[in-house]
Amino acid sequence: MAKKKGIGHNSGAVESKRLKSIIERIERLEEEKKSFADDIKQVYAEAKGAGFDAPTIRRIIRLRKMEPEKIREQEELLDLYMGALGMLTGTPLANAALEREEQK
Amino acid sequence: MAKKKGIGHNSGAVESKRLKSIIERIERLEEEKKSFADDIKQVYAEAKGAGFDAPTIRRIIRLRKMEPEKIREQEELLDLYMGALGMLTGTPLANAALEREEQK
Amino acid sequence: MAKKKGIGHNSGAVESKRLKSIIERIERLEEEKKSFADDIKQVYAEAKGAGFDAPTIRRIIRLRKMEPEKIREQEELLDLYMGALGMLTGTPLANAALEREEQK
Amino acid sequence: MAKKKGIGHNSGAVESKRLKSIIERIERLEEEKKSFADDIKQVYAEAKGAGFDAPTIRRIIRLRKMEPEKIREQEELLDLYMGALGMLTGTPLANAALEREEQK
DNA sequence: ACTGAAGGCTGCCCGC
DNA sequence: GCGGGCAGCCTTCAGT
Repeated sequence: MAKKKGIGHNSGAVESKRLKSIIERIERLEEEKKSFADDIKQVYAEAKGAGFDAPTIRRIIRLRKMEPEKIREQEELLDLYMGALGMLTGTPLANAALEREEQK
Repeated sequence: MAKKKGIGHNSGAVESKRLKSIIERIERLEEEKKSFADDIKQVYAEAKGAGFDAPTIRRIIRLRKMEPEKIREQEELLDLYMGALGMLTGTPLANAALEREEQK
Repeated sequence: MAKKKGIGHNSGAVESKRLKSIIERIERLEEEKKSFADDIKQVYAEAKGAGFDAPTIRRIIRLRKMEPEKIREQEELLDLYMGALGMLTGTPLANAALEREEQK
Repeated sequence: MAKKKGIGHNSGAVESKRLKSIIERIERLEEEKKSFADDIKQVYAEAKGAGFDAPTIRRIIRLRKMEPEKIREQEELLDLYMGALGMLTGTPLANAALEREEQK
């Protein structure tokens, strides 16, 4: 049977209460969530005011969430593909990669 | 002068502390935010389990955030354009709109 | 066996060509895609210039992509839930819905 | 004066044609756009079949779209901030950065 | 079938 | 005040 998505008759009042509760809980939680989102935004604003670069901060936070092993793998794959494409010349990243290869 | 985004020499330690503080605060706040996001997801799951349709719930929450006047305007524009396109036939929304027009 | 994602030794040149081809093809296709995206944006700009409301146009396009039956279902669910929440009063949508209910 | 978004009386037919044209043009363009999106997806599938890592390919394409100078700046800032946070130890990226610093 | 990522769209914010 | 760029939300798709 297909999932009922309507509200069965005779149980209207009950279901209605349930729905109301669900919606109000979500709204409450979204408010809280938004509050933290606003706080975060504020910290970024402060960072910017102090002369820091927001995109870089975001990137660091992303990196800190990842396992070091994962990061390493990704960088290696990137270097490998970049090398295959002849894109490893002149950039710091490139040079570092070239050096690494030489050591192997 | 271009905005400094680097970290001035001789103030390394100070700036470093500041940066560290900023990043840790953001991480803390993001954790909190995620916690609420997870809660929200859970409520949607509960709603689904109870037979409610999540997309419709989302839509209702969106509508409740909007001013009634805004909603009305949007529905009217939609009806107007639909009418101009000859798309107002057979649907409940359409019929209701046609009736409204007649009364004017 | 784990998926190899590196490039096997001794086949470097071949794989390299293959990778290069893949990337260039994607880039070419993305250019084309972007070109159409830009065109679309331009038409919306023109629409706006002619006094039309872009969000409503988007909504109509979305609706035209959907099967009428799907649309009807969604509207019904919305009405049903709104009714359960006591939100069906005073809005055109609401009134139309109420009328529909009465006819059943 | 507020922007008219409705359709002026007495010009209904004309405006209607215009709206219809706009919508149909957008729909046509979106079809084309989707067609290229599908092609792109297919190339990624082929790449995967050949053993390449899609996320890395995406990353390379992103990098190739950016100006080299921009990339360099970003990497430098990242290294700088990472250094300030004491996160530059053990990773290839880190080591390369440390070496660079020493040379200055 | 569901969960997690990628892309597209929308609303916001900054800079012009 | 407007347009462009950026972040969040939502939807779709691949993976399990």
